[in-house]
Amino acid sequence: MFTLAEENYLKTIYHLEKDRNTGVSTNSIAIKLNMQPSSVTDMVQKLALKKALSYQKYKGSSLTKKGKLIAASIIRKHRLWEVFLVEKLNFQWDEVHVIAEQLEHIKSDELIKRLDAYLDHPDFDPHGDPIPDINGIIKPTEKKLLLELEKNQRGICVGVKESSKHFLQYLDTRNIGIGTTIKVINKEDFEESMTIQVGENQLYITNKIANNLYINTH
Amino acid sequence: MFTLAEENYLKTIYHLEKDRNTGVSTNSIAIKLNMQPSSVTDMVQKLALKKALSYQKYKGSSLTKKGKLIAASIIRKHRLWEVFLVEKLNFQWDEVHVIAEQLEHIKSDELIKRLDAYLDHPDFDPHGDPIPDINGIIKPTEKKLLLELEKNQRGICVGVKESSKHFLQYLDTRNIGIGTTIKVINKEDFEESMTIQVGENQLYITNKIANNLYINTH
DNA sequence: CGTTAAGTTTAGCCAAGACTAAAATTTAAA
DNA sequence: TTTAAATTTTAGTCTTGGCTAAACTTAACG
Repeated sequence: MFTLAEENYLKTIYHLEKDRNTGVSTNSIAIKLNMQPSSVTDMVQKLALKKALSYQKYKGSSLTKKGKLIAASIIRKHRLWEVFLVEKLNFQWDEVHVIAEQLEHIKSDELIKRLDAYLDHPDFDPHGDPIPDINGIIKPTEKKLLLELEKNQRGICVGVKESSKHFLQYLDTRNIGIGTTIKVINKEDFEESMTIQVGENQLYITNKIANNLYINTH
Repeated sequence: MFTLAEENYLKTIYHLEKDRNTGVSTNSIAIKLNMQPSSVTDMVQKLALKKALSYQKYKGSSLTKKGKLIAASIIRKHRLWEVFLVEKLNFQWDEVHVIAEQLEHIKSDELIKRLDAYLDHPDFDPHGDPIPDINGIIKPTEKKLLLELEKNQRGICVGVKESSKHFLQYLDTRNIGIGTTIKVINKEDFEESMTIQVGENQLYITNKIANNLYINTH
């Protein structure tokens, strides 16, 4: 069994490992968790003993199959609870993350099984992130960054890369959400900003925004 | 702010204080929490410093207004989650306690506010126990033990005194639940056992059962 | 290719919350 | 009312999961 602290480490390492495909550095974990590197060293050594990750001094950490499964199950729980909070309790999508960070540690397989069924087996959370299945498998989805679309291409917003409260609220005020159809009207290649069509309105967005919206062009 | 361990102490002391109206003994807390008395002494001294209870060496502990409010809010959360688990996720009433013991510590006033509304502001949990309101107030209800009913009296089952898994499962197999109408057919005053009518069937029950069922005779 | 900077680990410390063993107090019994 | 038993507290220890400071590796630059 894993403690709350251990679960948080595993989840963090899982997310870090997804991007870079090398071992995850002690420092990067420390930064994500807002902790001192020395604390991280202690914990990854402990997790290595528990066979949740492999670790070599000065070489970073990498989750084992076991560690990945645990991390994926926590992420599964997190995202299912987020769906519950938004769909059933009518929270806004920018309010649910903090609460889900607590709920994800509730231990009951039966609870999650029933919650999943109650929510009708959702595939994505309210931010468009995929929900791992019970075996930790995430269905691969074809999605591009809005940035990558060409002039006159259109697609449906299926997710956000960064889900900070500020960014989500920015999107809300512009009426952009999961499922919104977006069309590229014009692209300034130099600075990578663009003008897009959202519903009736045309909207100028910076490269920072375009770089954080996932679009499915099918 | 109170830690998980502190919250569990406050909840336990609240329940103990409800019955006996003297200060709660260190030993009784230790027994309820399955801990050593010395651990309890440490903690109640800490809780006294935090003004959640008043404590005098060798004299036991008694919750302050502040302590009572916190305890009641945890019990409120516990019971609301139990309603959720039974009503929405279709758990049996004997399966929900352990899960609710975890959920009761999730910290978010907004979450509980919305959960309460989502469940349509229930007054009782699935075992018939009253749900404290947001100010920690529990509506007084008139209910008797089945044991206290006379021959030919009838009433509605509104709760159970003890809610062990075994007892709840016993009731399930006899089709007795919250809302069930029960009529006393015969009473053996000597041993305090009785024959009762439940739906179509007559049923012989021991004094142990009759002493653990709450009935509203109106 | 050596020196310095950045990253990492070790060693030692701390608080929370549990424990055991022993001392102190209260209660109950003789 | 004195003594024995039960309860409670104190003192000291342990584990978890943090921390700082110092030592050690690795990487990177001139």
